[in-house]
Amino acid sequence: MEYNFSEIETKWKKYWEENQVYKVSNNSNKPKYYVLDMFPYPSGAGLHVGHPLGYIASDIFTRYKRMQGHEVLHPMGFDSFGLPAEQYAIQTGIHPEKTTAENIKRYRAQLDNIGFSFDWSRQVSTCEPEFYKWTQWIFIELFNHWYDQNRNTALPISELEIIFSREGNRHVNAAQSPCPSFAASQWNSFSRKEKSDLLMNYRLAYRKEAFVNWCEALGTVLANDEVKDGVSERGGHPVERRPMTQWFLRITAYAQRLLDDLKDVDFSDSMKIMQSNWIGRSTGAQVFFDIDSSIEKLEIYTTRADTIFGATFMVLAPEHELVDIITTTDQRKAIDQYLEFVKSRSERDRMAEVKEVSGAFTGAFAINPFNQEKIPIWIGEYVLKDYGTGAIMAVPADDARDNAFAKKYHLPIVEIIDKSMYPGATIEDKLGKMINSDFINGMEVLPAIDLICNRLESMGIGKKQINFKMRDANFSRQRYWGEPFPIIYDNEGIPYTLDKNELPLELPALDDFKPTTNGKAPLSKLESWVKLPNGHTRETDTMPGFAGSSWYFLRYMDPNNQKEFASKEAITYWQDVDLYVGGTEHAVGHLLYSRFWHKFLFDLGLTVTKEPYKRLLNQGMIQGISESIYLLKEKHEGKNLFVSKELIKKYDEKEYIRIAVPISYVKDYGTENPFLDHLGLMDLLLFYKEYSDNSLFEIEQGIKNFTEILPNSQYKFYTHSEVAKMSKSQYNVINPDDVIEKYGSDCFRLFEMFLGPLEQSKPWDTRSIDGVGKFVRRLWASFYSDDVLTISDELATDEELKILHKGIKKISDDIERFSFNTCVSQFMIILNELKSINCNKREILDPLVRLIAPFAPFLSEELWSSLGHSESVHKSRFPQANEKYLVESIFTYPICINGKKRGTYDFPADASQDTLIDMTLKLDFVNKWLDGTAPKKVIVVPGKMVNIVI
RNA sequence: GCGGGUAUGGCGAAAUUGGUAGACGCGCCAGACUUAGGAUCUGGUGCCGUGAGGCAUGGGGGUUCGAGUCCCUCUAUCCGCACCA
Repeated sequence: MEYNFSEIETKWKKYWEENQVYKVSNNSNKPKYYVLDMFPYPSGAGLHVGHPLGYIASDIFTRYKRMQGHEVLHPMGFDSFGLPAEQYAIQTGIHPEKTTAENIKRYRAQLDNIGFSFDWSRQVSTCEPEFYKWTQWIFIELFNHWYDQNRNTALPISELEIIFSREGNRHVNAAQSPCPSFAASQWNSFSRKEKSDLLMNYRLAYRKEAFVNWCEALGTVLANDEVKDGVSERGGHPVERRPMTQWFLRITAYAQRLLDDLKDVDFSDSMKIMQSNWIGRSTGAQVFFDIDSSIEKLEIYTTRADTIFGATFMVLAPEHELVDIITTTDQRKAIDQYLEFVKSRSERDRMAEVKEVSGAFTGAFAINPFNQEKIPIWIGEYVLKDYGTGAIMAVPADDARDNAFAKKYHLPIVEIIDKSMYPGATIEDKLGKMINSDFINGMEVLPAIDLICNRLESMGIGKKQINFKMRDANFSRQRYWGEPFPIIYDNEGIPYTLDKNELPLELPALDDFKPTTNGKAPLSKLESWVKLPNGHTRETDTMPGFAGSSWYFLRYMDPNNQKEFASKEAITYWQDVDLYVGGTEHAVGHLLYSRFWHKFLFDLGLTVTKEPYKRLLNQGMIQGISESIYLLKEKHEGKNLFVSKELIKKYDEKEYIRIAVPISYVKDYGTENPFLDHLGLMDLLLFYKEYSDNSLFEIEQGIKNFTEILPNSQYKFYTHSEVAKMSKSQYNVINPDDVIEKYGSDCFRLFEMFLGPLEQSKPWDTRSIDGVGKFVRRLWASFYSDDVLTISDELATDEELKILHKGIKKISDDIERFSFNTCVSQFMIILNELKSINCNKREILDPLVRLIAPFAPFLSEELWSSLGHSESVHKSRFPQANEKYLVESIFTYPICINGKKRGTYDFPADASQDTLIDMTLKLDFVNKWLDGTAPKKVIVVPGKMVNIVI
């Protein structure tokens, strides 16, 4: 019987399904383990070979853990709400609900094809009401809680109201928006509306007007991390700043904990660094300056209070509230002009011109509290409204941007730190002696900062302060395809939440789901839904894509629970994710948000661990090879002229463009000299119909017309080859289904792992898949030859057992450290060794099949049943290495003289160091080298080498 | 600009704590069986040299009996952040 993988795969897929082999129990007495994949967006493009890389790795680990006796939760679901799904729907004109359902079906089929051990009875999909019911539920909880910074936990808003009614807000230390202070008596006399507005400043889900990233083309606002270089991450549309009233989540309340608890999780260093940079904690001081012409105070934030004597001017963000108040009549015109200029510039312009500074003088002066000097107050784009206090004291001597500003507007520069003692030190090093700085002259920077802060504090005009770069998360989208907010506004416009038993608030059917251009959400078009009989109105924004993904891993624990998002028992059993596998692209978005939600739920006693993920593994990207050809922009004798790769150097870069070519047309693609021959060119012309009739090709032999480039001729048209992302537009997408059809799922899985280390990015090249293909066939051939099962029941020899057990040891070690590529190599080595001694003994093959089962689930299942077992191999035990067979009786020691290898010799493995030295010195070739001189030292590294120093 | 990673044959890559560098696979070369093979099997394959031998882990330097591995430095390349006061 030939190895017929498609028959085998169909058979076992059916068996797994019927016998619920991968069903996971919540009531197991086995130790738990939770392996989670980042669930995919079911986009219309389907999966390419890069997507399953992480899934295969996690599946191997899951199967391995199960075979070691753990109850392993390994679920899969779909992140089906949000922009990508809606964009696809808009492009195709079909309702997102329909396309999403279709895409999920397709993804599911593709995933099933690869033989994963997901417990599909636990599938979640974020766009299903049964799921988003709980997303809305958590949102209501966020709305109904505030964050107490004294007790460092979220507490119910109702408790805050009691505090307010008893003592006002003066003693409340909350994570909050700026808010005037009030006494209990005032609170009690406030109207409902006033109370509601004040409480908004404390809620963890709150509404405020803010400058947001508005994307006209997408018709929605975007979170900061959905914007890259001033354009939307998806689609690359321009994004501008616009003030709008939006929902926000107060993630900043958890900033410190999100930072601190990084030390408890096993993420890569770069991942932790990325997160802490994003959180961006800095310690500094808040300082109040008097203003000469106004009773207002100027509040600034600085990390370098010591440099106050070098502050020769102040800069406010253009949007700062004080700008209007302090601007003098003389300067009014200049300021207005500048504000106009700022307004005209998009976020993109601002980002593009980081090096360029600009600003205008308000005419007002601040007073240095220590020496009463007058410091001019400017405004400038380089100071950000949202960071710190939106105002700085500028120290041109030590800050590059302040320096550029000072030079441009001819403002004085006063040196205040003598760094001559520390050559090469930068300002960040905080080294040097203070000069020109009054009472801190001669002090080192660090104590100077302390002293100034203390003085400011005792003068009552400043205090130490910690700042975070991270902003609260914008949670509103003017979009259709998302979770509706469970929020209603009453006649006074006061928002209140739906009752929890009214959830889910289902997304109403809407035919015209396209975004509007007036800043209102598509749902606003549905008046019958928006307006309630009592005159109240619903919130029409929807939640962003990261809402559902912020907590989905908890739902898998108990996905069909109607009463809670997951039962206490389920959460107590599963606790947290032991291993989370996914790409680095979610470093700061999803991972921070979900850590935040998890911590919030922890504060409410609804989760049992501080962190959701114990360990994070980032798989690399699989890139494609992209082949392209050059086309001159200008026609040659009225025809398109394509130019072979090396001849393009004759032309200027502006004269030609590059066109992607499907790699299947290219011979030797991905090598140094990929080319199109007669057939390839023919395919190409058929593919690009617009070029077919009138194209010329410039090759080494001159300009030829297509018919002149004959079959089997020497004429080669070279293409340009590079490694690029797999994408439709590059025609280099490889669909796993095609690979599986040709080579089988087991082979595909083995090959994906064999490609290289999991964390690394690597290009896909199907051609080298033959290696693992051969291995799979050879493994099959050690069971079956000419249709006959040829297994021997003879007892295995020590030599055979040694091969097996060394392999088991190596493979289990490698799985533990996620080195799956070396596992596959090891399988090949074991098989080669067994082949060379013609071993087909049951005693060896039985554990070998179990060893390979996590990697090749179908083949191993088939071979396992060939060995006469009736239960699934995936329910069997992973083999354990027997130490007895790992011990070598003889070691071949390299023998070195002064570190240079001069020969080898076999010594008994149990020889002592002294015996080894003794034996070494008696060897003929050693004596020849020693030539009568006594060695200074003999170094023996047991099991490694012997080195003689002379 | 700041932060982090990576650099090993023609290619993908091994080398767990410093201990015979290049396992395993692709490709290539030779051979066997074949009417034939893009099937299968066997052997070879880092570079220089007929040879003994020498040289090799991006470049330079250091520590060590011994460095791909540790330290310093330079270069290339990829990723992340980017007016954060």
